Amino acid sequence: MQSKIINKDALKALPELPDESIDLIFADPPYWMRVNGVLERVEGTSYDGCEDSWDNQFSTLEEYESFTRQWLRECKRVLKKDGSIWVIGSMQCIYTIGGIMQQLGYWFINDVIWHKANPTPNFRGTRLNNSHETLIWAAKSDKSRYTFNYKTAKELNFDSVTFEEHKKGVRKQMGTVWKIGICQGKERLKEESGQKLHSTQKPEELLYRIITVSSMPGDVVLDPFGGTMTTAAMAKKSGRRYIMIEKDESYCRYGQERIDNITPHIGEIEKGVFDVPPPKVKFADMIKAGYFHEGETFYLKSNGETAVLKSNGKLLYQGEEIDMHACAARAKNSRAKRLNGFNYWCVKRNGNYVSIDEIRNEYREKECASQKDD
Amino acid sequence: MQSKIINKDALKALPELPDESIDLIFADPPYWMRVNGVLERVEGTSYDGCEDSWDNQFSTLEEYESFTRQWLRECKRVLKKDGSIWVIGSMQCIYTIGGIMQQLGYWFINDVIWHKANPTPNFRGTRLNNSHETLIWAAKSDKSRYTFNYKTAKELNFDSVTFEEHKKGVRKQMGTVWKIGICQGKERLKEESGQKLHSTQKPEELLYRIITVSSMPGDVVLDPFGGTMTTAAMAKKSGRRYIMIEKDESYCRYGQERIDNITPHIGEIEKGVFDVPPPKVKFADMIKAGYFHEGETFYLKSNGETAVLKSNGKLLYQGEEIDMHACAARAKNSRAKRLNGFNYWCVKRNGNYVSIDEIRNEYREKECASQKDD
DNA sequence: CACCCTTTTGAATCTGTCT
DNA sequence: GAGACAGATTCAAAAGGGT
Repeated sequence: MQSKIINKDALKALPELPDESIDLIFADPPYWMRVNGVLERVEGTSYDGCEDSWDNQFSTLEEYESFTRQWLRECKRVLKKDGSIWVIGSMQCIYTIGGIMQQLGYWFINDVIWHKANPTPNFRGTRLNNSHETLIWAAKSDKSRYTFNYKTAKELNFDSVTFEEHKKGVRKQMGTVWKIGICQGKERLKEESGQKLHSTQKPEELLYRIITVSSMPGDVVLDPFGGTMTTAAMAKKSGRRYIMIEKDESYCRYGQERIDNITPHIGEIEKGVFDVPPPKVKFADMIKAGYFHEGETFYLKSNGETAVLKSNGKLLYQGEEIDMHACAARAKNSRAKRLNGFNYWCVKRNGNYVSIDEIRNEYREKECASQKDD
Repeated sequence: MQSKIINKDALKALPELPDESIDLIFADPPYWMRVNGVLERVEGTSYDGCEDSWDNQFSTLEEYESFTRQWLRECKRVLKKDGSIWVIGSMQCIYTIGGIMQQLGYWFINDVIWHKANPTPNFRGTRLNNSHETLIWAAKSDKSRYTFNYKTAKELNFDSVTFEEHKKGVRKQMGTVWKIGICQGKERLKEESGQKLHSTQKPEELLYRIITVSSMPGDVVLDPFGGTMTTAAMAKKSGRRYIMIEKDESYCRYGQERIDNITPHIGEIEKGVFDVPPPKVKFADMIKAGYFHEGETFYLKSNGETAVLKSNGKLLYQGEEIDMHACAARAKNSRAKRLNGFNYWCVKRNGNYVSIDEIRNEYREKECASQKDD
């Protein structure tokens, strides 16, 4: 499918998309803020938060629920079976949305908190300063094998790893609370008048994370409420395709210009190389190819226990023939039934202990070159 | 109403409580996690999260929705018209709960993120490390004048203010993302065997914040799913009354002992003194009492503009008799129609400029002593 | 008592592929 | 679809023990 902007209402455009054609959806639906009139700052300047007719088009909760159910049902239809969807919302709408998603059979992977580094203060002091928005990340069903670039996410995680630690090679699991600043400055699209074009433009960093963590290059990303086209901009930048739906003609115009100015940069993060699994290797094949010899001794790194290799790839340990992984667990006296043997066993080469994982890497480089290029 | 523990099922006990009798509810319902089998750590130990049969009592989403609707409807009934409710949940349940709350007419004040300082990691790398839970804070209706101790919250806010800054007097609005560690160590209740008593005991700090920020001393706090009685413990500690519902007899027993060991500490935070408004003062009364004199000159702090006091409390400025607050705005050339005149006007006393706000404070101390003790 | 090292543990929708 | 089996996967805090 070709990347494109569709200048139509979401409920008109979605039904025209084919079944199971989309890898990833990002949706930033109308929030239904229920604010009327103008909120005034104490100093007298009015606060231009979100007074779009966009957000106030619903007069009852039932209407909003019905609208939500319609677009979410269409999104489920167009999603590939292993595809996933992100929906962003605030307190006013995300619970209604999430409840309906579960009723429709979406399978939640995570909910993610966008913790705003620089939230708008609460001028009235009538409640807690609203400093986050919520994203729901869901698969099409509980059977989905959704894309999650676990190690890429670790590379991108600066929420629980400082820059200094990251430089030194520290990597930790990415969590569900993301601290990201709101969209402002040069990133924020302005009209000729200097007025901001869109009242809730999302930060590029947010979309960049979402796209690189939950899709692969070439994937098709759909955004049914395109707005300023942040999703398309980040999709193009990271080598994904995009389908953007947006009913406002002027958003489409400004957005197209924005996209045209993007130069793709497809590096390691964008390719997801950290998550491309190395070719699988059968232990028996490595023995056949002469990388290990029947009868040679295997040494356990940590405690010096030894075992003897059999021709079928199993190990002889204390008189028993055991699978290498189970044997590692046994010899290490672990409570686990199995450990990854490649992480524990060594052999002797030229008088030095060498990890069998290193030997597997050699084997991969020499024997699996063709597979790697697939 | 007397503080008490009711050893019954929530759906049995709630209907027996009188209408509009509760100031604050904290509810920690079953999350219905839908966990299957045993999750093992690499070392072979099994992760003991929540295998509670209580959590697994539902077989369909409809059943869970029905249960949720029932207890939430009862909670709304027993809540006073200006009362509010907190509900905690995770991704598996909070959207269902929130959606139903809106259908029942609850009015959302905030949703709050409990950002766990030390979350359970994801052992398998299958998704983002789940590092938060969500709380919904809602009023009984959009007409409610719920309790929110705004300044007390500022005192308690260490999420966006460091301890050093706080010591220097820096106070910032409390936000909706709260970083609090999970309950572990000595705080965690254990059985005689040393086993944890309850699989999901909540940290005291979380309940302490909730209670001090959204209730006042003497208020009645209800917890329909009492568990280890953390809510009661923090309610007693901060001088609130409590009604705890818990069907498990052993939780009630251990919980009662826990509560008995609590000594109330009712200091400034617990009393909410930062939020108790000072007695209202009529400007005309201060003139009558001789704190200001007809015809004396009022000076604007910032730019030296002057006005003259009339006996009715208004100011003569550029030939016009204007209300003191509007006059401050006019004299300061502000875009606002009114400013708080007490923050801007000065008079001369013994040759020095003195803020009229200071004089109001003197007046309060001397003339409103009796009111203050109310 | 301070410091260091080891062990334990926490509301979790926690594997993929081939036979 | 069930079962076998190969192989990949964790972080912070508190307690406890040793020096």
